[in-house]
Amino acid sequence: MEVLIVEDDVLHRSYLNEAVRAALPECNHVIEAENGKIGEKLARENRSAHIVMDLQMGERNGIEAARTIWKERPDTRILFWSNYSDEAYVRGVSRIVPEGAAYGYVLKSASDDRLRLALRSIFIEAQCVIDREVRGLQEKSLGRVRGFSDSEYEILIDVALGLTDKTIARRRNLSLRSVQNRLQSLYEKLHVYQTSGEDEPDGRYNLRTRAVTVAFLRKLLNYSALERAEQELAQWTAER
Amino acid sequence: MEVLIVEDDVLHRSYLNEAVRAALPECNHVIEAENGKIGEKLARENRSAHIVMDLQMGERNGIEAARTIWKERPDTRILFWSNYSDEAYVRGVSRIVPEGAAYGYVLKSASDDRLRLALRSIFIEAQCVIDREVRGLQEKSLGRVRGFSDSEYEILIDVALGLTDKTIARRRNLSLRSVQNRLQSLYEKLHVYQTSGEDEPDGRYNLRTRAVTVAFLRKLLNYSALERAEQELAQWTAER
DNA sequence: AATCTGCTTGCGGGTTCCCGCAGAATTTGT
DNA sequence: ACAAATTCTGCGGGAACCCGCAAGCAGATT
Repeated sequence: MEVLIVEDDVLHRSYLNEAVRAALPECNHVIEAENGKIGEKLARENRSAHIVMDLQMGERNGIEAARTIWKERPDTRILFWSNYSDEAYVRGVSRIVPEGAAYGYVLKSASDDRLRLALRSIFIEAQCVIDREVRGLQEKSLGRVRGFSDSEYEILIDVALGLTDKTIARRRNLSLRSVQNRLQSLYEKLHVYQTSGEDEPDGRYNLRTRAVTVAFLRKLLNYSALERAEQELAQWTAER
Repeated sequence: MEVLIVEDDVLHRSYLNEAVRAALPECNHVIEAENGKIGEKLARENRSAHIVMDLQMGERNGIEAARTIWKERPDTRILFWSNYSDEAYVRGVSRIVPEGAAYGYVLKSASDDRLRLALRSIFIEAQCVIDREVRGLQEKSLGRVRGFSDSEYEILIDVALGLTDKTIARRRNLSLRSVQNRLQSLYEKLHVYQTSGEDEPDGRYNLRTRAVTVAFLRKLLNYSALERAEQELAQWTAER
């Protein structure tokens, strides 16, 4: 059995290496990659079936890398090991996981034991392991408990990219007014109307930009999500 | 001599602890804090004169913490130790460093030797040490080599916060038109006009929102900068 | 079948944004 | 100190935004 580690921080990488060896005596090879790009390459060359992957790396982030790896071999088992549980990450991951694939999402702040258990569950038992905190987010965002529907999220991204209402309508095949409707419900859910309703009811905010910022502060969006969206946009632009 | 370490990642913290002890034999006490809030508290209690500080922590980020610490004792020597050299961070730091204070900015990717040298230079010799990469950014952003002036940066932040032109004008004591002028130069510098000038010259972008996104992708803005700005805004709102 | 709920679309208007133009105010250079 | 360069400001208009109102069209509920 062989495990591939994709992680850009030196200390975390060697810590992971040790943790993997300790948790999986049946593992005789551990390979390391220092960013997503190299990770993809090594995974392809070694037909890796077991991967521990950091999100948020310089050269190419974990979600991108995981997507191409899963596209080539959907039964690859991947454990995401991340510092944060931003909704943007959680959404990003659950967007790309293939049907029936075994994967996990563990925070770096988890104990050695939690990490060990996750490694064994995923790589040996083919079970999914999602950290409690992350789990909460996942249900909230997908199960729609005061969360955002997929279509709203789509619009949010387009707005964040800086597209015009008209352009969004073209891209998503909607009428202008529908886009604006979705926008309104976004504004409501993000509580963008007046700050804390005190004295002046003036239009202090540019709703559109404000919505993006609030989404950012609430971690509905983050850098890597934007990066990804930007690339998809470029691709769409090229096609038409 | 005593050194305070403020860093939220366990591995990095213990690595730093070791590095400090190795580089500074004259140091007999090493204290650790796991976030900016605790860091401030410990610094106050122990009247720490030597601090190694991470940027980007959960509870309160390094810039915030450093600011309040420097406000209380401006001669404190602080070494910032960060993963990234975002312009937003560099700007944030050089905004708050007091006259004549000794400080440093070293990337986590630097070698053990670089870190050791920086520790000795700052804590013993009271010299400033700025990593090459960071240095480049600093000059570019402050010395205005194709960079942004402070006033433009100010406007950029206000726009990113989602303020209206009118509100920005009030806040910065400018006329409406002046704000819009600054905005125009921002748009130019961020190359927000049409994507790659091909066929359709249509208004694909909402300039305002697009500018914010581009600034984000270029790391002129980042989460902690926004967070900070949001708090300043709240304060300004409270005052009037 | 009838009602309800939710999503979509068109119309119309008030507001804000984006920006060219041109004169006033300020800074800079020599 | 005088001119040049830059920045600030008001005016005006076209475009994009935000959104209430109302009509169409699913699918689910009774």
